[in-house]
Amino acid sequence: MKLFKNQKLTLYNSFSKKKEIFTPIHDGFIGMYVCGPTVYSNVHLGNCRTFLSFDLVFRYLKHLGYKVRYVRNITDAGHLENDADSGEDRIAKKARSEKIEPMEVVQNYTIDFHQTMEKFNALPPSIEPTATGHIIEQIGIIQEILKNGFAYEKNGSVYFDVLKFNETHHYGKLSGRNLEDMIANSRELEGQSDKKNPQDFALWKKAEPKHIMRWPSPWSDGFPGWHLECTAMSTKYLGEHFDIHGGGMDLKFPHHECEIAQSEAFCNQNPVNYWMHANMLTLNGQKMAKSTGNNILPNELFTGDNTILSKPFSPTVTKFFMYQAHYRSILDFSSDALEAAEKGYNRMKEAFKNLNTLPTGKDSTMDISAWKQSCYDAMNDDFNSPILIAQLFEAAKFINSVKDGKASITPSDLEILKTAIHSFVFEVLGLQEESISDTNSTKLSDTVALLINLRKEARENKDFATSDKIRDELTAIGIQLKDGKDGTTFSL
RNA sequence: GGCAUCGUGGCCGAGUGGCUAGGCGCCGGUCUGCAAAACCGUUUACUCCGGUUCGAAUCCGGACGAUGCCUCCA
Repeated sequence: MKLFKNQKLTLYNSFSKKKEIFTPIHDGFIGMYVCGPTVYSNVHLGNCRTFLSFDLVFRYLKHLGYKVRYVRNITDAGHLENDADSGEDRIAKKARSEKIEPMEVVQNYTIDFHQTMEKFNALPPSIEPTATGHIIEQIGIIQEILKNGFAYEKNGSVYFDVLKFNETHHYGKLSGRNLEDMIANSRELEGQSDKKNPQDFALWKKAEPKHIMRWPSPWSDGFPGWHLECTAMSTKYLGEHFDIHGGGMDLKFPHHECEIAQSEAFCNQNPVNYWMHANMLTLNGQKMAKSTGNNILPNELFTGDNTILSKPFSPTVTKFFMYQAHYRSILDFSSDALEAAEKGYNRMKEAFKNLNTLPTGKDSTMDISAWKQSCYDAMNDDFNSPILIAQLFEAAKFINSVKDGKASITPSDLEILKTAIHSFVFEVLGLQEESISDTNSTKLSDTVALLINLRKEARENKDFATSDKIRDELTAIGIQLKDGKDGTTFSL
């Protein structure tokens, strides 16, 4: 029996602006497309939040027993820095400044992206297609859109005719924009654009002579428009109509709006049943962005090599911090918030370690089945990870009480509890225990163990001057001793 | 200017028309040679002004403020 038969998942559809009961097109199967990164520089923490939000979605859907095909693209074709007709593409710019091939830029940052997501213990998508690998498919779609009369060719470029499209379809239905308002508000100083209207967007751009990334097409040597690759790749791997399309909030307009228009112009089919948008991670109250420099890279966070935070933070703690906020809320990043998350996470982790040695009794003083269902209720309610984590803290408190003999649990309930915690912590949240056991850390812990023993002897001899000296000087180095009932442990 | 989202206690951050979020911090307790750690307990709230309602922080209207999008962006 698949879990999804019993668990009623609802999710917020940005298209209808409502929470809806989730029903897949094909029972038991889910097609999900998420817009991936443009690989012209290191992925920053804000980018990571979006992918971690959808990793949670992917993991929970799988946990429920669905067979999920998760497609996330890599944008590796150079797109222009602005909407002007001439200009430089980001990847070519980077290639020139670093004196390498554009494809080396792409390779570099694709690898960086993969390594970073792996550190966060994010699952790889089922298919990770690249824009440059699907030029033929993109050209095919342009031809269809031209044939259907929703695009026009001008000087070797092809543009989507938004006004024409809007006569028979609705452009702006995802973002709530109204074309008349957009036209009224676009008082741009018209240059020498090939576009009929400022709202039109490129399906194919003719490459200027200096443009390095270029492909032949019926119209010119050029490159595809940015919005087109997602239409081409989602259609190819998920079909003309699929279940979930996700991406960052900032892609809602124009990117996702244009995707809908392209699909409808191409096959007269609304492509997506459920649109999901993950909200921004901010720093100093502003959106993290590569261009403004208001961002932090994952590695700067893990190593502590940055001016923003007081200390390094592990990928797991960072992820836990992110999941303590709902994916649709803006989350502000700060040292204080991260430290609070770290302390909470460690406390929870310590409590769960006691699961294996927990004494059992004749009855349970907590309703474990109800608790377990409340975890599902949290996730079923639009992937509400903050509530799930709150429930996990309730379990942690209960476990500590059982350990102290102030509460009890039956053997069968303990099994349910263990399994549920394992499922939610490792499978669903994907919080992985980092095991650093290289030889140096072994030597370090042996050395500290030696000092702990010396201190213990001093204490037994009531030589508190010596014992306190050991403790205080270790503290000064950054090693904290923790005296417990069963001896002394330490933490860095 | 247009579109959208949001405004919760010392901080972070959920949620609901009447009933506990949770985490961190503070404070108190247990433990300790003392402390720290750990564990237990506890405290402060819903931007402002109207309206609907028996009752609203939660619904509606307005004001103020914040953020995102309207150009590449997760």
